Amino acid sequence: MTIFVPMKVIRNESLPDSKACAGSLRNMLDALYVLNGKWKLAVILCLVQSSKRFNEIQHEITGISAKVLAKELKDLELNDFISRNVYPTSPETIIYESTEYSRTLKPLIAELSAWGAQHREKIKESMRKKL
Amino acid sequence: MTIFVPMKVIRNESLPDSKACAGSLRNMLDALYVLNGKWKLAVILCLVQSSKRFNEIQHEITGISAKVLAKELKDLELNDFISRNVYPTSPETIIYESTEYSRTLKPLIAELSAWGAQHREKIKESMRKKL
DNA sequence: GTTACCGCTTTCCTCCAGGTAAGTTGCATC
DNA sequence: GATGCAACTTACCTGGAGGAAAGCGGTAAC
Repeated sequence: MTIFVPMKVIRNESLPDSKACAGSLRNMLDALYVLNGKWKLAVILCLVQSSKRFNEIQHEITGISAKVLAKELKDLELNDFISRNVYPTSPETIIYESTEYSRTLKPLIAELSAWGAQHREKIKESMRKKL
Repeated sequence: MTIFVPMKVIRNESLPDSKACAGSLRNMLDALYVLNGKWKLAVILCLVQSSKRFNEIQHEITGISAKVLAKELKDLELNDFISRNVYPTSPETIIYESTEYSRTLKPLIAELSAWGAQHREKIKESMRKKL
């Protein structure tokens, strides 16, 4: 099979799918901008499953430090992904809870998780072949 | 509405959904590990749309530098997300192309892009309210 | 009154993703 | 033979993400 490759590729800015591509590209970059960092989605997932306290979250997400978790929680609250509820028990009980809006991320999280699972399988497979 | 919050929350390790949660958490973290960085998914999206040359990619993904793009491309090739094809024209033509495997990311990319679009709308909305 | 827990905060430090700018190699065109 | 492009590479630098560890203010149990 021979493939002819033109010497000069004309940059066709007006291609319709080029515009569509640029659009979804921008959308993706916007999404990645809010969901940046190692832990943001993990915290959201954790709280979408059920409301929790600080220590419980830290315990569940192995590896996250108190400092980082505190920062992420503040950030997520500012962006309306979670709410921080203080109950007047003694001592005060603080429960973090996912908002309606964070639940719009459910399909994305499901997709990510599914892909991650399948990817791990693929890696394991390729490891076996190498041995 | 009064909510009674128990003073001590017993950490129930044996809850079934706690395990399921830990599972999808791990899956997600695995996925995020391979897809890390600002540009990886953007490059994949770009190449899933159509095969392209180095300069075309750099032109389409505004803001990415030659150095970073080169690094990402190497990385993505190593992980079997794209292939680098050299055609013996003169001078050589190099075309990057998405692999079968990278196309397994299509639903994820679609989800991300859709969410990003909807998120931008939400932000614009809340901006209008503030003014 | 001392010890422990909860929900953080503070300090300090390290690492590296990623940006800038300039250089390089091999053609090819003028 | 000078200029230019394509595809990178190299060298240098910086911000900020994120880790480790200790501290802190209030409460409460012993």
